[in-house]
Amino acid sequence: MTSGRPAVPPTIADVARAASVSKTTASDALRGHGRVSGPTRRAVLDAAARLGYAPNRSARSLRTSVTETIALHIPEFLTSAEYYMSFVFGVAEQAARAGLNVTLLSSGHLPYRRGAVPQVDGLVLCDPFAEDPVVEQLMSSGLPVVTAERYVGDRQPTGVIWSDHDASMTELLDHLHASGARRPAFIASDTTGDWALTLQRSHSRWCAERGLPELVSKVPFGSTPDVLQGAVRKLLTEAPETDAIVCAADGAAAAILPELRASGRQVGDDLLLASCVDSSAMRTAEPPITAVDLRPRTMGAECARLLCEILSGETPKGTVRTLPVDLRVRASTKT
Amino acid sequence: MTSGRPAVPPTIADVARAASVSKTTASDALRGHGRVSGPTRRAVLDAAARLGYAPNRSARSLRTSVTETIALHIPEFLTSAEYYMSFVFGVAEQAARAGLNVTLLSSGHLPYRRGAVPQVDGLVLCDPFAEDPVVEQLMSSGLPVVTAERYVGDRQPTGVIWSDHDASMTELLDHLHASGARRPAFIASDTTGDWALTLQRSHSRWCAERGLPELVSKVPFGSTPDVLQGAVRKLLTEAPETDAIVCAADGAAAAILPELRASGRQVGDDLLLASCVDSSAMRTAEPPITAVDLRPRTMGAECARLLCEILSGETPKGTVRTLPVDLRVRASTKT
DNA sequence: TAGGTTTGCCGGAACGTTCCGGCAAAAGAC
DNA sequence: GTCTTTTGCCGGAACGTTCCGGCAAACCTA
Repeated sequence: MTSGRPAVPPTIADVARAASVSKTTASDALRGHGRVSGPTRRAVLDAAARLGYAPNRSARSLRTSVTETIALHIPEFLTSAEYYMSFVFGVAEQAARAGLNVTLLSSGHLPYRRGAVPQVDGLVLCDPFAEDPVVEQLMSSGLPVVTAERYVGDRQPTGVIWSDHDASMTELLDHLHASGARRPAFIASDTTGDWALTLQRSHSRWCAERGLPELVSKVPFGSTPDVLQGAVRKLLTEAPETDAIVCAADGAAAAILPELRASGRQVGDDLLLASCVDSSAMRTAEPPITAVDLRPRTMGAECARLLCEILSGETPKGTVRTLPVDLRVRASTKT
Repeated sequence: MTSGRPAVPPTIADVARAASVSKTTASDALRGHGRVSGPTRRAVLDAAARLGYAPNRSARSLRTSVTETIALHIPEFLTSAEYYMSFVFGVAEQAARAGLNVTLLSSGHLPYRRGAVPQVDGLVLCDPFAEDPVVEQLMSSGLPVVTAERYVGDRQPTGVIWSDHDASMTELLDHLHASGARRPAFIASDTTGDWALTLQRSHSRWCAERGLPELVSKVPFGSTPDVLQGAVRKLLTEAPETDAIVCAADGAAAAILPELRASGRQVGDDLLLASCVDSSAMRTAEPPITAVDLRPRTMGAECARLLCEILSGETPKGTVRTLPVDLRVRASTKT
């Protein structure tokens, strides 16, 4: 049935026997720990390679209480599939590089039985918000936690990678202004993560600084195109002077294009359009839509990297780093 | 530092002591294995709950050689982010329901050192194709493997969930035909997974049956919009009689919309357009694009479920199941 | 009452690893 | 030459769990 590989994998005892040394010496040679002479070490390494030895992770973890595994939590918003998928790959790649396994968690999981938080060495939380009970539980697990984006809650994560969305929103609005927009509206997301909140504050401040009325329409995060289009229709009727629209949610800007077209506006001409999240939908839209590239893959990788560093002790707990984002200017805001 | 939860979690010995029984009895009571009287069992369960006992997975796995973990492999095509992300959530949810952990693998990982395939009880491979060295290695790991879509290779997976893409492609082409299309072209994907190959064969057969010329343009799977648009331009110049286009790759149909518009064709009118993969881009495109809903989330869940069943022995190895897909007819093919 | 069976519980070994402490032999110091 | 240090290796305990086999006590049967 199981061809090729032997049914029962070799243990370190097998390696030791093959190299005519003790278990201890074999282990030392493999781990590079004790005092082992050159020839002996080579003999052990050779035997291990010949037998195809791979240490039993359970045994190792039982002994050392190190699991070599990190858990990754992603909120379950399939609307941001592209962002999260890239993020996941970033984490996976970086973790693999450090020899760590990645275990998947999602908010879809029922809250864990008390204490039954998966046995891992640390956690990466993607864009956590305080209302999520799973997030809350994970935050208070006592394990090292690195979050992508800041966590708004009393408990502080062990490490944070965040992007300056205030700066990028300001840059975006300035860009719209430079392209002639005088009444930029904001289709906000109603989530309570730091990202969404920062964007709203930033837009609000920007408007205030210029003495402009604050045109905001808040929609649920996972809204369907209908809902978004309805919000836009309402916005354009109530504030027909609107000459630019910024969408928070991933994909929303593309989703409202038909509605804008139907309203007789020329996107990129008498109405500018931009998105706070870049994605393939923004690139392939007609016209292509200016968007903020959040660089999710790098974000994921940096989170994993920071967690590894904290686990190995080379970086102190409480470290906070920023990840620069990129404004991708496209036809939808070029005049 | 770690508030709340005790630094060192309770072991079964602690539970046994608290319930004034032996380790063995405690274990039996918790697992429901040996012969334990009602009162004793209740005492143990109570003590365990009071102490917040959770079994150490490493110890358990060392003893039983069951890891309670499955690995999930996804090919690294970020173009299909939405499909894969849904799939991943499907697997994660179903696995969580069965009390299993999910460990993430991707083709980005370097091939594992011989024998160092992660220690898990089984594998789910999403849309595997034979050229992927990681897939090959996982297939020959001796572990139970369930694949989403059939695996084209000599070795057979332990379980398979697949969709009848031949039938769905035929249905799609028939639908186009019924909507008036007489010269449907196919923008194929150059991947060698079963899905892509089946679609090509299906289109080819359909054309042959009607004595139609086979209009096919093969593009690399992760193609950028430019490449896709170039392919379409070439297609429409060389075969201007084309009156319908079916795109294989996720998102491609939306990506070529601008080019179709630029060519002066009216999508949904004198040119029908459809996609073999549904996604939000299809729903929000203008006009909305007819697409095959592959139901990735259900696919993921079914893969995990089958793997669980095979692991528990309640379903025999070699089981093959099909998952029906849905044709979503939208404006791009309604006449 | 004597024999047999069932019930309820437990001792202790085993899973594969790491690592503490020990101990000869070799090397160095004088 | 003896005394000290270093080197190279090893025995065995420990991590937390499961489960085999054993053994009294309680319960039947007649």
